[in-house]
Amino acid sequence: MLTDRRPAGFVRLTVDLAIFTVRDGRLHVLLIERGNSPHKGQPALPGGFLREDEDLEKAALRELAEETHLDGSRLLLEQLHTYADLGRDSRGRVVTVAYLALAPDLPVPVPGSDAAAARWAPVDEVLSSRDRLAFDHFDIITDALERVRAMLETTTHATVFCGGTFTVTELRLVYEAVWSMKLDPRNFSRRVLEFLEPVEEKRTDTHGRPAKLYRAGPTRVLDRPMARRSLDA
Amino acid sequence: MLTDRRPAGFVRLTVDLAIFTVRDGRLHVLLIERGNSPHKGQPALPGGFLREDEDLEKAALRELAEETHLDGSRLLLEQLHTYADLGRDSRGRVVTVAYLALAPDLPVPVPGSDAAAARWAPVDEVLSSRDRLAFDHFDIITDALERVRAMLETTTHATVFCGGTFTVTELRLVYEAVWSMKLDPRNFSRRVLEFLEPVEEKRTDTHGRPAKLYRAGPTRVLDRPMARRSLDA
DNA sequence: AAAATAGTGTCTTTAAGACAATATAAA
DNA sequence: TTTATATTGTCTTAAAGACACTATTTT
Repeated sequence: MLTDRRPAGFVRLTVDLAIFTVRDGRLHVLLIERGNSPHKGQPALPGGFLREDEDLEKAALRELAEETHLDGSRLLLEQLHTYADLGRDSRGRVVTVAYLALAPDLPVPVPGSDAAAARWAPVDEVLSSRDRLAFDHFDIITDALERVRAMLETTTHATVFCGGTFTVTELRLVYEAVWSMKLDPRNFSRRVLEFLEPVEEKRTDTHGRPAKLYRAGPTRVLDRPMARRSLDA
Repeated sequence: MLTDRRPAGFVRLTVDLAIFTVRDGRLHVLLIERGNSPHKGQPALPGGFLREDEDLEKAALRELAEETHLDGSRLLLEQLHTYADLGRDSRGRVVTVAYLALAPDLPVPVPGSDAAAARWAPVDEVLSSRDRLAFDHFDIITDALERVRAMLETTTHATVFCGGTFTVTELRLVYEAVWSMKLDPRNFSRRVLEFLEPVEEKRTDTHGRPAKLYRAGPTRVLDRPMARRSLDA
């Protein structure tokens, strides 16, 4: 509750990050364990206060580096939503600008200064255990997931999850993980080859027939959306 | 680097509104003329500082009521983006959360407390005269327009521009105004009748054959996007 | 040769694109 | 009856859905 004499409009501003990756065919989100009060010991999204000399993107990339020791050039960062509900933070009027990031499969993060731990958590597990997240981070992850799913319909950004080069099957597994559905391999392949470029290499370390490798082409935004329709469901 | 003694993260937070309507077949945005410094006398979006006891939506609706004397129940309000670049406001660190609103054709707004004037301005004219808007409101309007155009592809929210009941032609004129293109009447009609409900009335005050009236059905989000393709272009 | 995985052919179905003719009112 | 606007019919074309078979590698 605010009882002081601050002029209207003064708030404390944080930036929180919902960083997604796909590991072992499942969508994961990066969670830290809070090292400080409030919600000490609870899982939360990485984030922190905006500094005087930073814009939002810079703050987001700084937090990202601090929490994951990852250089931001390989990932995709996008502003998600701003959360300002009264009472969302017990310390007073704290507003957060949430960012969404898509990352290729990364090394396990090393906990940073404000975090007692950091780990990749499967999104479905996180969202099926409502009670445990700090602040309104459950809502942020819910909104972020919805945004990621929509991004895969209208853009080629799913390729960011795969890193530099990848096979069509690997890309399909990304879509299947994010959308939680099985896709028809033939129809999927026909569609994504419209925006992929072949690479003169093959995936050698597999069992069966070696797969061709591709990289993302210049297209970022699709003319028409990717079909999001399950085989089974 | 912190150059004053405020704790990290303290900013002043405003809410700005990009309120759109369609009048005379053209998309308009509500602009005020600033009554106070900085940018006194320049056109700007309506908006103002967040108050202690408000969340963002409440502040947006309050600003809307103050500037237009409109009740918010008939319009659609959606958070657009948060702007926090250094130097965007000469008064210091001011961050704004921009909202987007779609409104039916309204009475001419009455200037409120902070505004010397208020008017509906054609969006194309506003965006072709870069220099004149206060703060980064040119960028906000640009982003808002892009969002409105995308909304019309994936949702039925264009009906909000038309008020309660409307003809298919009136709805088509909305799409044509927002997208700046001509659409095929037959194909457009076939598509939108999928989410409209007929009303037992007709438009009587016209010249030619009276048109059937419709209202928006329960669908808000479209399974597949509206085709956004011009006849001429 | 058996197992594992990658890659392709093609028919059907759905919905958009491109047309122009007919219907119903007021003037 | 002329003018103005609304409404509808249908053929063509583009792309998704639904199939199952062939290809290339390792073991």
